[in-house]
Amino acid sequence: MDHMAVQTRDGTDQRFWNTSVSGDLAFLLARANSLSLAGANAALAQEGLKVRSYSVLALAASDERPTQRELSEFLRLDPSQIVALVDGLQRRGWVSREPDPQDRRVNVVVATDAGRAACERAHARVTEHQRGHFDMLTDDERALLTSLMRRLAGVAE
Amino acid sequence: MDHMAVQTRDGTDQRFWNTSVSGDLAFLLARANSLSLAGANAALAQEGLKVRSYSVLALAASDERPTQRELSEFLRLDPSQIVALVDGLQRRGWVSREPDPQDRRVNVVVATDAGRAACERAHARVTEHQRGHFDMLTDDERALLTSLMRRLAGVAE
DNA sequence: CTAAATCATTGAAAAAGTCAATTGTCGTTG
DNA sequence: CAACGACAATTGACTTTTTCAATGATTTAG
Repeated sequence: MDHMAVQTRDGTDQRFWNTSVSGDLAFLLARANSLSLAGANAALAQEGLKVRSYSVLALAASDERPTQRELSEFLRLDPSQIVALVDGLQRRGWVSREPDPQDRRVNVVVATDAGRAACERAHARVTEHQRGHFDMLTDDERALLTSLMRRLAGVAE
Repeated sequence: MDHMAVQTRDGTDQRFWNTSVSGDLAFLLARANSLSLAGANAALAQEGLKVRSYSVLALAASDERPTQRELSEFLRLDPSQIVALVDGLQRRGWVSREPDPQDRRVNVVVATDAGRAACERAHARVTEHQRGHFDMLTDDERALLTSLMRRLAGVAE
């Protein structure tokens, strides 16, 4: 789990926040992401998932019927990694590969009922666990941050 | 009968941004960080650095005289990774390990003159790149985002 | 003085990322 | 139709990154 023996009087790492990195948006982004990712992975571990596999499962549980190629592009992962992730989820009976009758090269990855249930449990866990991470912000701040992040993340408006 | 949602071979991942992930701050954070990281690494590659090694170099070039242990905690990296990073920088003559006379177990990592020069060049490169990356935001938005990110990154106020 | 704890280091194992080659299928063109 | 190039999924090889346990040197506590 997380060990946080960091606070203490003079704050060991407090003094590093005065260096050039602390004003660096990319560095802050990296650190915030690292914390968020660690928390999410810890929460998802209870359901036997990680952020990667959860992302695939969540997309498979949507109505969008993603192909593996689309998952690869959207998640910015190598196609071979999608194979491994889908294999793992399929082994647990959470997703299935549906051949597309219109193009038999492609597999559509769809969540099973068990997969949807697992996805909901995982979603509950991850939102619960990250409430603690993001509730230092007010609702307004969070909404604003989300909109800013959408632009940085390259979401088409 | 036949749904025509599948032939979006051009707009590709557009439709996935309507799924639950798009409202997920952690997911947006991961995506934004991934883009920012890739850009920063590309910029730093011109100086033979990556974000990891640049972070170590920048901290070594500060006045804070970090120990390897402190670098490990602040950068959230395993101590063994710090060893490898410092090895690499030391091999190029950019940092040196100074034994602490008060505690001979610890090494203080300090930048050499050449290291400081390299750090400045790298800093120029990375800020130049980030100007391009973050200029989709106004100055106000960027300042606001930085302040929000500082809180998310766990910077003590 | 002894015992426990800490720092840097090493090495090994697991996970993640990259890349080229293969197979089956599609679309097009001669 | 048959052949060709393009594409989706898969496999395998390979490199890098991450994670963890063990060690030697040193400090701190008892």
